[in-house]
Amino acid sequence: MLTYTEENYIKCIYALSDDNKKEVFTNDLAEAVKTKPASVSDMLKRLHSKKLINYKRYKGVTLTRSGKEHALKIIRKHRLWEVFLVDKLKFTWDQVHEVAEQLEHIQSQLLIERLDEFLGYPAYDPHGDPIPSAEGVMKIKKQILLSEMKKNQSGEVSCLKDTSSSFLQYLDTLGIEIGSKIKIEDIADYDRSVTVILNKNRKIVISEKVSTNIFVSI
Amino acid sequence: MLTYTEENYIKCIYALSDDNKKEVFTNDLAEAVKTKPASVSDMLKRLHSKKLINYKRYKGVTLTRSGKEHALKIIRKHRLWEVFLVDKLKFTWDQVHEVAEQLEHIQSQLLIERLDEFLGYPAYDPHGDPIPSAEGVMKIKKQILLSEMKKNQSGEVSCLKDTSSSFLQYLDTLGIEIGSKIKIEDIADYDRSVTVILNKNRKIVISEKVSTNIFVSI
DNA sequence: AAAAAAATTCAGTATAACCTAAATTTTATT
DNA sequence: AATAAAATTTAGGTTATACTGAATTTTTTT
Repeated sequence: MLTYTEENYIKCIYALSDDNKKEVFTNDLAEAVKTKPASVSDMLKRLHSKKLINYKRYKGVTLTRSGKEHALKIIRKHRLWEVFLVDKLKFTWDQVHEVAEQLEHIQSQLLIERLDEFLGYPAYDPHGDPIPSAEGVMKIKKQILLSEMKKNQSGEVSCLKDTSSSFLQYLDTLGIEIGSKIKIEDIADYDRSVTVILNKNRKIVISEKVSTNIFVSI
Repeated sequence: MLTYTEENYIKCIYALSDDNKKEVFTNDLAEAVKTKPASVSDMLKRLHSKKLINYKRYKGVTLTRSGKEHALKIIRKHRLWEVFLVDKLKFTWDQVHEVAEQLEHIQSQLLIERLDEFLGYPAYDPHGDPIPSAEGVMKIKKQILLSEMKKNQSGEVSCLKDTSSSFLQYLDTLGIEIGSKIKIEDIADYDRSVTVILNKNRKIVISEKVSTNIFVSI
């Protein structure tokens, strides 16, 4: 059984490791869990002794099989709760994160199975991120950045790179949400801004800063 | 902001004090929070310094106004989550408690307001206990023990004194639940067992041990 | 290869929550 | 009122978590 803090570390290591493909370094982890590198070193020793991470001093860490299983369970819970908050309790994108951070630590197998069923076994959370199955498998859609799309190409907004409140709120004002249909009408050479037909009925212009933070499934 | 443990102490003090009408003593509290009296003394000093309890050494404690407000908020959250688990996720009576104990500590005003709305502003939890409003007010029904009812008297099962798993499961086999209609057909002098008409269509016999653990609203 | 910079660890401190054992206070009994 | 019993608190110590600042190790740059 992991403590609240141990779970947060495991989750952050998974997130920073890009699905456990790269080592994660102490300083980056310290920033992610909002603590000091010295505290991280303490914790890494503990996680190592619990066989959750592969750890050689100064060499960065990766998750063991057991560690990755834990990480995926936490992510599963986090994302299911986000679906619940948005679909059932009418939370907006930018309100869910803080609460889901707490709910993801509730310990109950039955609860999460029943919640999954109650929500209709969703495959993606409100940000478009895939929800791992109970066995730790995620469905991944083929997706590219909006900024990488070509003229006349179509797709559907599937996921966001930047999930800050300010970005989410700005997308709201543009009328863009997960699932929005998109077709590229034009790309300006001058500033790489993109003219887009949204849901087949509205024309909007998107700056490069925005287009590099939206993933589209094609 | 209270810690997880402080919240548990406050909740237990409220429960043991009978709506803050009696002092609560260290040994009883130690048993309730499953720790030693010495640890309770430590904690009482902390709660006193945070102005949550009225505390004079050796004299037992009561909650201050602030302490009682905290207690009612926790109880409100606990009972709303119980309604959610039973009504929406199909938990049985005996499965809800452990999970609600965790969920009651989630910190989010918005979450609990929205949950209340989503559940249709319930006044009672699945055990029949009243749910405090956001302002800390509870609706209380006139209720007596089934064992105190007279022959031919009618009522509705409203609340349980014993909430152990074994009791809840036994009630399930009898077909008794919160809201069941009850009419007393006969009371045996010999062992105080009660013959009851359940929901106007079934006749069952209830032992004294069971009848003294069921509250009925009349 | 030496020096500088970056990353990491070590040593010591703080707080929350708990423990045991001993001392103190209150309550009950003679 | 004195004594015994029960309840409670104090004293002193432990463990988990996470902090700061100093020392060490690794990496990068010259």
